[in-house]
Parts: sequence; C-alpha cells; structure tokens
Amino acid sequence: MATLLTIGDAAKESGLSAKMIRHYEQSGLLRKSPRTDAGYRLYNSEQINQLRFIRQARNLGFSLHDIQSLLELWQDPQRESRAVKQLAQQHLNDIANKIAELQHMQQVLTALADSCRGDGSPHCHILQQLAKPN
Amino acid sequence: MATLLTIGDAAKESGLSAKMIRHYEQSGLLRKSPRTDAGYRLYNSEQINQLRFIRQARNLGFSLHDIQSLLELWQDPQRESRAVKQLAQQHLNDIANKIAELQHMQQVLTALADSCRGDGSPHCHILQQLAKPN
DNA sequence: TTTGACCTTGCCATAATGGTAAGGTTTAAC
DNA sequence: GTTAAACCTTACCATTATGGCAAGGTCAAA
Repeated sequence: MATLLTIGDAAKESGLSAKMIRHYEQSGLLRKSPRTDAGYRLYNSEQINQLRFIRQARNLGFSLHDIQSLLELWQDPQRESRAVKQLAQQHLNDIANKIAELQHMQQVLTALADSCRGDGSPHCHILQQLAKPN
Repeated sequence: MATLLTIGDAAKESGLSAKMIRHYEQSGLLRKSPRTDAGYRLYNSEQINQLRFIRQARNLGFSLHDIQSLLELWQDPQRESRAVKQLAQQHLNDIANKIAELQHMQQVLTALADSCRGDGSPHCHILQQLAKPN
C-alpha cells in the first residue's frame, strides 16, 4: 500500500513549495521521480521523508550544496558521523561570522541613529557620518 | 583645479570596485558621469565623495534601494532628519530580525552538533533529527 | 460536458557582485 | 616611432534560492 502523492500534496506534506521540489529535482539534489502516464510526478513516503529532510536542513540555513552532502551521508550506511559533524561545525562557523558581521553593523548604526534627532530639521549625524571622507 | 579621476582611480579612492561603480551608474543610483573623447568615465571630487558615501552605507548593510533614498536625502537641504532616522531604524529592525533568525539556527544546530559524537561510527544525531517526520 | 483545481514546461525576476571576452586607448619604454 | 602593458569600454554569463506568470494538458466532480 505504497501511497503515492502528486507534487502538490508532497509539497503540503513536506512544507516545501512544489516549485522548489521541481527545482531540487532539476538541479540534481533529488533523483527524478516516477511519473504517471500524463507526466505527473509521484512521490512515495520515502521521498516525502527526503523532502522533509531537505526542508529541515534548509530551516537550519544549510545551502543546497551542503544539503546534497547531508543527503548522501544520510543514505550511506557506511558514513562516519565525523563527516556530518564537520559539515555542521563549518556551517556553525559561517553562522557565527554572519552574526558577528550583523552585530557590528547593528552597533555602529545604533550609535548613529541615537545621535540623530529624528525631527523636522535637516541636521543629521547619520548622513554626516556617511559623508565623511574616511 | 578640479582633479578628474578615471574609474580605476575612483575605485581605489572610494573602496568600491570599478565594476560596481558602473553598475551603480547603470542602475540609476549615480548620474551618468562625463566622459573623455575616448569614452572613459571621469569623476570629480564631489563624485568621489558620493562613492564613499555609498560604500559606507553598503558597509552598514543598507540595500542599494535604501542608499538611493539616503543619497537623495543627503543632497536635499530641505530634508527632515526624521526621514533618515526612520530608514536607519527600519534597517536596524531588519538586522535584528536576521540576527535572531541566525541565532535560532545557531542554537538548534549547536545542540545537535553537541549530541553527535563525530567519530568513525555511522550513528549521528544530526541526521536522525533532520530525518524526523516533524 | 463543463469547470475548477490540479499538473507540465519554460522564461523572467530578484540582489549584489564577480568573471570573462573582445576590442579601443593611453602611456611608457626601447 | 612602434610596441607592450595597463588601462578603459560594452556585453554577456554566473552566482543563491525563491517566486511569478503564461500557455497548455489532465483529472474529478457536478
């Protein structure tokens, strides 16, 4: 009783959009799914799981490139968890870098905004600072 | 003695790439610069300042769209600092949201990574979690 | 049989930046 | 004076992940 879903239902089940599922297939992240005679894609529960896997990895900010690796590791019974952890660690590194970058912007811009009256007068420290030769 | 710089020197002075300067011009952020007979773009010091302004705003993470507004405000003696501050505040909001999102990823992924041995065995809590129906 | 809700592919758009290619120009050196 | 290096020009393509639209085929229910 392998229930087969069309792409719209697969999308609902997985939380991805049908558009993206097609895109993942076309970009090689997913194997080509079987089709009905009319050409409709069909997904079984194993593939739905795979779609969920992708969605959850996307939610953690992994790139599709990394997700390809994660999928391969997932499906490889011989994998070493070392490899997975390394991907995660690398991604955590990227995340930390981005956070730091954003926090720096936040800090500088907050200081500028705090020193801008924000009233009807043209004087504005923010613009002044942006205009500095620095 | 209005010193005129070609785009390469303007790039060095401003910290932007020549490529981007052309792009900003073409996308309407900058007015078309005067050219030599041979068609080379020329920049005076006022324009160099404008380029620096753009670079500094980019460093704070403002979008080119916002920078267009900032430039217009900068050049408008009648501006109200209110408008500038509002742009800044909005951007700070976006920044805070992005940081929160990244921190959430960081938190979840850190917990997962911590519970993965990262050794030679295939068992991996990260993959397990990603594969969960949830 | 009709109609609405699906599905298909293909193309375009986003945001900001980089690369490359083919070709003209200027400058400095020989 | 010619040549070579270092510029400049435009135009096109690529990136990342996602969405939109259009034109057209299909399926199910009324």
